[in-house]
Amino acid sequence: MIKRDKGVTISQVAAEAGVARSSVSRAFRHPDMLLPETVERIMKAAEALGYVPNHTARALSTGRHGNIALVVPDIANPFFPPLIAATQLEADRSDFCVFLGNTEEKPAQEDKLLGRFAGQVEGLVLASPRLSDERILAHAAQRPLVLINRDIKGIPRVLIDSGSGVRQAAEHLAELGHRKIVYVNGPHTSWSNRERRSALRSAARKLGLEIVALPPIVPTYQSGHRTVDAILETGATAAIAFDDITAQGILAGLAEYNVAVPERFSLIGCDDVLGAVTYPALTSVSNRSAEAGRLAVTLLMEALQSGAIREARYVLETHLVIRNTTGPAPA
Amino acid sequence: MIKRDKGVTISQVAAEAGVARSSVSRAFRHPDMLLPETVERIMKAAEALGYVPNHTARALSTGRHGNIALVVPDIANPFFPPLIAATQLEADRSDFCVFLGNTEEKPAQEDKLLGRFAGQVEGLVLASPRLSDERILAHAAQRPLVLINRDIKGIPRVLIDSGSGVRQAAEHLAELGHRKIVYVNGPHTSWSNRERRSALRSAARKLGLEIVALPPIVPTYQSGHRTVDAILETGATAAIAFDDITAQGILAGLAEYNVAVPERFSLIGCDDVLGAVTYPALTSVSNRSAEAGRLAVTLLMEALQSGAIREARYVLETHLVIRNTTGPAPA
DNA sequence: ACATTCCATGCAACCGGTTGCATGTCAAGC
DNA sequence: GCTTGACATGCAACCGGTTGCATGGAATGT
Repeated sequence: MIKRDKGVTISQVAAEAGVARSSVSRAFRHPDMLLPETVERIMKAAEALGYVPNHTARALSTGRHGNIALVVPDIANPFFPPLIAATQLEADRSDFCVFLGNTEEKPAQEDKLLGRFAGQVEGLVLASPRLSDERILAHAAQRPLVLINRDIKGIPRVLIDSGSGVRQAAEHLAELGHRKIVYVNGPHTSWSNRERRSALRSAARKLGLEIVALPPIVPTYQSGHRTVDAILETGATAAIAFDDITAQGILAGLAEYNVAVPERFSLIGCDDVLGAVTYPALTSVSNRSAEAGRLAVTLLMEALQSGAIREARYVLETHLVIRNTTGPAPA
Repeated sequence: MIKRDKGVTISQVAAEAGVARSSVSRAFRHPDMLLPETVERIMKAAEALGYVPNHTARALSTGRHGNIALVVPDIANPFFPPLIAATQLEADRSDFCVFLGNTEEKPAQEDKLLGRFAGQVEGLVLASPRLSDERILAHAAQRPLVLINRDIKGIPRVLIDSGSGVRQAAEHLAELGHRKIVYVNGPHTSWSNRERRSALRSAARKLGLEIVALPPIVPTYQSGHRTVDAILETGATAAIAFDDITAQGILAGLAEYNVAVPERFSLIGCDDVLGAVTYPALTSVSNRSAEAGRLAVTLLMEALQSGAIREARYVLETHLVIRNTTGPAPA
């Protein structure tokens, strides 16, 4: 059986070192206020007793917890892990801990988690939130909040502009001779989805392409797989999917119908999270999720430093990565 | 510019409701101690002021933070996201928040994060830790800790027994006529790796197979890719890789050498995280990471409830999932 | 030698809740 | 009608730090 140590407090260190509690506190927080020899004596006592400052107590009296929360809709979506890792690494540089919230694409869960985190974080990063503007603004009123892939005025935000990549995708398909293209919508509350769809629509207008948009879906392999019937019914020769995971499901579905890719049908994903691992390797729009995570934390830290929320809107451009799921339109 | 509300405190609610601070506290924590009408009056006042109990203050006086930390070596490794999601979901059922730590496979980072979390969590879950037994025991002495895929006596642990699946893999290869098999080691501090290697060794002995083990590597696509030369030099006809990510890198490397899989070489991964997305679809040993995460949290919550650490060692069996990267040994 | 300034340290209040114990009230019991 | 007990509520200490202000001794100035 393992015995648990109970915490050593500042008072015990003070007694051991023969000073007041405040001096111990200062030895750790503002050593320059004390004589070097006093600091040393206190440190030695602290060391001997194995003293570690109590984070909670400090947070209570200073109001600074040294924590932030990161909320994502779906950890299992490979778009997010690099973003999470980057967020964490950046937070770590400022000695912050990161709470992670996974909302399973559910706005209610998102709201609930935000409430739970509220009391113990200094700031929040919301990645691809599915929550309403109204609720997000309400949370932003409580404490600093930075958005990723959601464009709400007044709230600092980092936007991965998949529009630029999607435009390139449309041009690429047009050059290959495709005339009718399906867009497989993602979640209707997703900013990225709206962005992709409208970029596609406007590019299509310029290029003289016809776009057929399919109803919104939750972006999963299964959902993608299920849309294949609808895609083929349209008679289009190419599709752009909301993301790579959906595209992967579509690819599998097409294979089951023996629709050769790219000979009979071209397919493009978004987020480029699968690298070259599908077969055929998926043509996709690049993502910059790690950069977005890093930048979001930087903005948040700035806000915490300055105490003021600076209106900011950073846009990260993307591009098309051409692989093997796109080819000339069938004759 | 957004204005930040400052918190409403228990004292303000007390004043508003015309009661003592303690009554407000009780109205929230032990409503049965108060007259129903008093509770109602307090609740109404709280509601009106928008009072939310301060998590930090509560944690300070009760010593219960309602937080746990989950530490993983690499979020980007698809083995972990399902585990993380399950952990979180299970923690959520007990109204706990989850800190996430990503250690990038570095023991030092792991140690540092554990220290940072220490003050503000009630318990820890360490998934596939790369830290020394000694350090882990030291952390376990501070507060409840549950291990996943690490077998240290005295600490509750959940082990995914890839041994059972690896044995099946060896049998499968033996049946296909392979006689010499490469094992591509993962991190040498990984319990799973030792488990897989020794399961393979003992199965090989029984089946009369020859095993060649390659030096330990950090399990990434790139590392796998780099081992291909060494694999081919052995003259083996099949390989079992520490995990699917490594296997995926190997698969790519083999393709570059025009080594046909499975015609000229058979390959098996572990953790089954890629589903059928590689080409050819990877034969792999199943994983039960989500179950492991869920179970670990359950154990942790039990420990927190009872206040005692129950020695426990749960083993989850695995099996071989046969797909298309394994075939008869070349003549 | 005395007034002034400076600075290291201590004192005590405070952060926002929680909880053991004291108090006061009211109803039941004798 | 007075004691007893139950019970609702208040008081105040406490959790473990932080920090503005007070204090006192040494260094500086005249």
